[in-house]
Amino acid sequence: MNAMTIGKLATAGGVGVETVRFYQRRGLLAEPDRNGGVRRYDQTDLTRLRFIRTAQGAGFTLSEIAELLDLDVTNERARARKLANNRIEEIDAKIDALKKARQSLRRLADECAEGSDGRCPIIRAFEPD
Amino acid sequence: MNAMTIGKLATAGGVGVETVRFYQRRGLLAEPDRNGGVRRYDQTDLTRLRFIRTAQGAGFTLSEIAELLDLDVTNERARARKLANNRIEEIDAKIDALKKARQSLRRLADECAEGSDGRCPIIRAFEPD
DNA sequence: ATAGGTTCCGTAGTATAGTACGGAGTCAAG
DNA sequence: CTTGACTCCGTACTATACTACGGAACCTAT
Repeated sequence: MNAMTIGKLATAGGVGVETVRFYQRRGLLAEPDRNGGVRRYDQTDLTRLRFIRTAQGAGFTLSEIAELLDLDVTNERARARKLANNRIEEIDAKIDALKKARQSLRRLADECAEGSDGRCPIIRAFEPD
Repeated sequence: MNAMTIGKLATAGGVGVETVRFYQRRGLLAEPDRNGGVRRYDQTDLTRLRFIRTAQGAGFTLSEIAELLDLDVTNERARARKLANNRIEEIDAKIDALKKARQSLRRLADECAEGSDGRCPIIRAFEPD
């Protein structure tokens, strides 16, 4: 699966071509030489692209991802650990918040059941008990 | 705690004054009459503001929140239930993704332990095993 | 009653993360 | 060796959610 064009890379990474180019402008992805013709990308680029998406899913901003990529190259453990641990804390908080939100939504869906005859107080469903 | 000014309301809601005004422009919060003087806000406004923030935490956009608030008034259960259930699914997916991300970060933090002498492969820490 | 902090209001700017466009160049199948 | 799809590049535009600014009006504590 070597030597993809930008379109293949984008598809394989689940993004659009313009997004790949945007990441290149941001310095997140390299721009291989176009030896006379069109740029070709390989597995390494795809791995990197997928990393970017996964890290985004973990809540990192593109700037932070740029830093992570840099740390990866320079092998700066202390900083990397710090970023990771910071984010773990934030992720735990976020998971907690989402669980609470889920509760509220469950309550909303249950109490607003079709056929129930009282009010359907959406705002109240989000109030802490 | 009745009859707050916009500043008190904002503080109580954990946002800035400008944010309150922004929500008013978006139609998410009412703008009480300023009877000659300055607008005064009460507990209802605060509850609503807090609802907005909580719903945001649940992943709703301001537009969706506007819709929820509208549904709350018009008591449209079916639609409200649908929104709630949609979001519950998304929340479950998100929680799952965050747990996976947490795993990766844990791995990153562990493998990049100070004193370890190998590489500190940040990208690899995010690769699916 | 006056000084200093708020509020009011419209308009404008910011950050993040893309998404779109258009014309020229390049590639690959028939 | 043509034709249609894809790539290149710079620039511009979009959406979301704020955040800032400035001058006039208002409110409150001394």
